[in-house]
Amino acid sequence: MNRLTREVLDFPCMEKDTPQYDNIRGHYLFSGLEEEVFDGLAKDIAVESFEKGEILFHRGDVASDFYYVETGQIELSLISPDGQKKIVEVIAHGRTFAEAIVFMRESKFPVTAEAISNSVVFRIPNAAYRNLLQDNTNACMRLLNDVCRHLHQRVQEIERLTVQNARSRLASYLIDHIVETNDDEATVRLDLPKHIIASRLSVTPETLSRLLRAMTDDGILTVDDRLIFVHSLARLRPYD
Amino acid sequence: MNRLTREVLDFPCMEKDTPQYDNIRGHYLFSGLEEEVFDGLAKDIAVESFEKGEILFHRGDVASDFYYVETGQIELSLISPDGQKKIVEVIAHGRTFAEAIVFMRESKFPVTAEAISNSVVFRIPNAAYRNLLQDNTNACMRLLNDVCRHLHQRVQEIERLTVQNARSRLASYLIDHIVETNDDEATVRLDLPKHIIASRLSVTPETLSRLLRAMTDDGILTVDDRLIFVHSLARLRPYD
DNA sequence: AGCAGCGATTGACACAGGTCAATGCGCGGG
DNA sequence: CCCGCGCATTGACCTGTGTCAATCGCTGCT
Repeated sequence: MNRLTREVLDFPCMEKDTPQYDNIRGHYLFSGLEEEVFDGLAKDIAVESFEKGEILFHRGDVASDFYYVETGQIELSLISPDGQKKIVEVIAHGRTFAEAIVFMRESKFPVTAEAISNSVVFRIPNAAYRNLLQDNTNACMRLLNDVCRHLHQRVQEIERLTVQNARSRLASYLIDHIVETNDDEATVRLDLPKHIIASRLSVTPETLSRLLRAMTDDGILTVDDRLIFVHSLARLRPYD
Repeated sequence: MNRLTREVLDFPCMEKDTPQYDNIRGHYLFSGLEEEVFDGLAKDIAVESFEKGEILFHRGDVASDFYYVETGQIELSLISPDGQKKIVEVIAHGRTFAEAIVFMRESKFPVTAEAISNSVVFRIPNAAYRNLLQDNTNACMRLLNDVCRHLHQRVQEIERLTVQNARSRLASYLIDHIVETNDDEATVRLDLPKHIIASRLSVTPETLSRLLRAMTDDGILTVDDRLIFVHSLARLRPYD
């Protein structure tokens, strides 16, 4: 455990005028709030650290808080009765998650959250945030916009899972993760371990490996560890 | 086109003190509104009829309104480039749809809407509803709750598509549509044509047919046209 | 240096579910 | 009454993707 983590564990509540404070303050779910309103909320925000592999919460747990990721990466997953896991999303620095159940009656987490690298998160009590929205339509609208965007993403995910095959889903993923593009070529950086990417795409690691192999053999791309060079977007796109 | 349809086409705006007015007034997205506020909104609500097979809007169309279904059934679907269709949901009497994009920046419909039986719908302008939420946190909260529930449903759908197989999905569907249950037995009424159910479950009609056959052969259930008698919920559930 | 362990790759094989095609069946229209 | 059409069923076959198992190569620890 490094020095920073040690510190936050010793001071589990948000402090004003720290870099952390400014970070979350800049998030669009909070940036619209009056300074003193946010300060009031900050008192209730807990800072927590998780080591790689630790579980933040399980699917079905009662949801009384939502989270902001300060450092690290958190995976949100579904687990079937027979132990199969499907990673729905991976949340990295500067993003919130589970904010969508702030307003649910049935306030159970629909997914399990696990740290896939050492992480620091801020835990925001639903009730506190909800109270503060009571007389702030502006913040309400922001949250609505946020949740609707999530919903749209989930619909797109359903589309990928149903009307697209594994190859198409991989193509979409690659195109979404282009770091640099140049005419018909592009560079993609894989920011996650391959087995996690595989699960996000709802395929096995073996299948992902074979797909990349097939695309390499077809001359569409070249794989160099975590870097992928796409030689022909035109030939990749038809599967998008 | 029957007489009722004729009439609503002739009077395309909502009239107070009609059964239609009371119906939509009772919907939870509107029931919380002050009477005069709702009356103001009602002026902007258009009444429209669609014959079976008609399209209300295509995926990608600019979304300036959302809908309430007065009579009939509307299917929401995704269509892949190569023409494959996946029905995401079927909306029947008394429910709204597309209300989730009221607050989206990118206000394009993420799905295509088609009437699968002759239908009457009310079209509510997003802008009008949005204005009215400006100073009504209560209504805001209701919408938030609504959208969050949708989101949760979509997550569950993703779960079904990934960690469950076709047989499990069918079992879930049957259990969700039980009309009467008695100890270990149950009666299920299929409210939709089989090919629509198949698409909702993301299988082909052939597969659905075979699954029902297999379950019949296993003595788990009996199919009598649109009525299904489940003889052993205990043997159906393991796939749930 | 050597070993343990995890992630990635590859091959052989299995199987769920899709595709294609033929047949049956019920219903509405001429 | 019969014809045609859309929905459902059934069979034969195919294929994408999962499963199982072996191997390889890192990385980090002792």
